[in-house]
Amino acid sequence: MGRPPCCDNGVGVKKGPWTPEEDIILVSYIQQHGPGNWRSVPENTGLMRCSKSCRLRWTNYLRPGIKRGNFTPHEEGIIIHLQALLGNKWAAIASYLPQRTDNDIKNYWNTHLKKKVKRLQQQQSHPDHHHHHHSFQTTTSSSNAAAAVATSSPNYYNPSSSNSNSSNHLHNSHNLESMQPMAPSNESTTTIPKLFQFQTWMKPSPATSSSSAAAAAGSCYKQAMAMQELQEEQEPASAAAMVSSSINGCKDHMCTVISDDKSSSSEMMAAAAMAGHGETATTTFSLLENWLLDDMPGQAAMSAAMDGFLEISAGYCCADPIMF
DNA sequence: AATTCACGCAACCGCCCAGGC
DNA sequence: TGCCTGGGCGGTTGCGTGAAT
Repeated sequence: MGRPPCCDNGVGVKKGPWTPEEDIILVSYIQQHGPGNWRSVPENTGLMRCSKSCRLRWTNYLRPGIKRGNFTPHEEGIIIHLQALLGNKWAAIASYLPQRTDNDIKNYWNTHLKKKVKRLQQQQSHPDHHHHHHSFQTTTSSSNAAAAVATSSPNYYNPSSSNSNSSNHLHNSHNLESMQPMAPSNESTTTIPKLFQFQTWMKPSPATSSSSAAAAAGSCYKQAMAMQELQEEQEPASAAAMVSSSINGCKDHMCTVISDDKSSSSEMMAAAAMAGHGETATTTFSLLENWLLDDMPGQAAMSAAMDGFLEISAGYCCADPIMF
């Protein structure tokens, strides 16, 4: 007999989709207190949500640095391969894709990749009936094949190793040794609390275009400030690696708001100016501008960091035609 | 134009585990 | 040592949306 759900004892506990107002309350609270001690969140914020719901909303949606949108072929390759190696250990797989949540990966697997792999398996079992497509799918083998390689090659996968976050750890004598879970890294753990000091990460309300633009601009201004501070304090490369996920998330967020709301850049700037501290707004605007134009100092390093990671995975995935 | 169907995704549920007492 | 609690994870559900009929 399992424990009763944490929400059963709550009278009037709200369920269902979160409203922008609830998001703001939650983000504001976490901004002040940091994530953790979820039990106290509904008590202290007045949110009519159970602690689990708050934690899930944060980790799966509100947390900074979450990349939304389509998965790249590289990401697909990573997921397919890690799923073959680790099974449905979505949290472990997500640790290799720090911009994606385990929930996202799980959903993407269930809705896309599972079918894709199944098709490939069918093609493999009936090779005469299908052409050989030149795409990601063609360079990927079935999960069974990947797993077979994984388990037959001691250099490839060492099941005896482990880390604190994941029960499994990948090892590769060539390039996979640099492909380690990123979530528990020192960098991310030191960065995230720092970002919390600055970020107001608000999901824009579709109903209020100008206010959502202002909210987005304000939150991204604060992110830019955090990024600036990090770049001043640390080596650019590590700072870039630290905030890259946050940057991309914010950038996506901004682009979404801009495209959705059709706000002018001046409106965004004005909103950001109101949200931030005036004396540094100009500096940060240029950061923001450059960033939106993909020309920010450090952005290249950030992109390179992520690309490097993906290239590792790509090389890892594509170098051997049997694999990907 | 109305209805049905399929799909994607956010959120919930139930279980497990670790830490505190 | 055993119980309790909070946090985490994987599986599943249900709703919204767009495509198809």
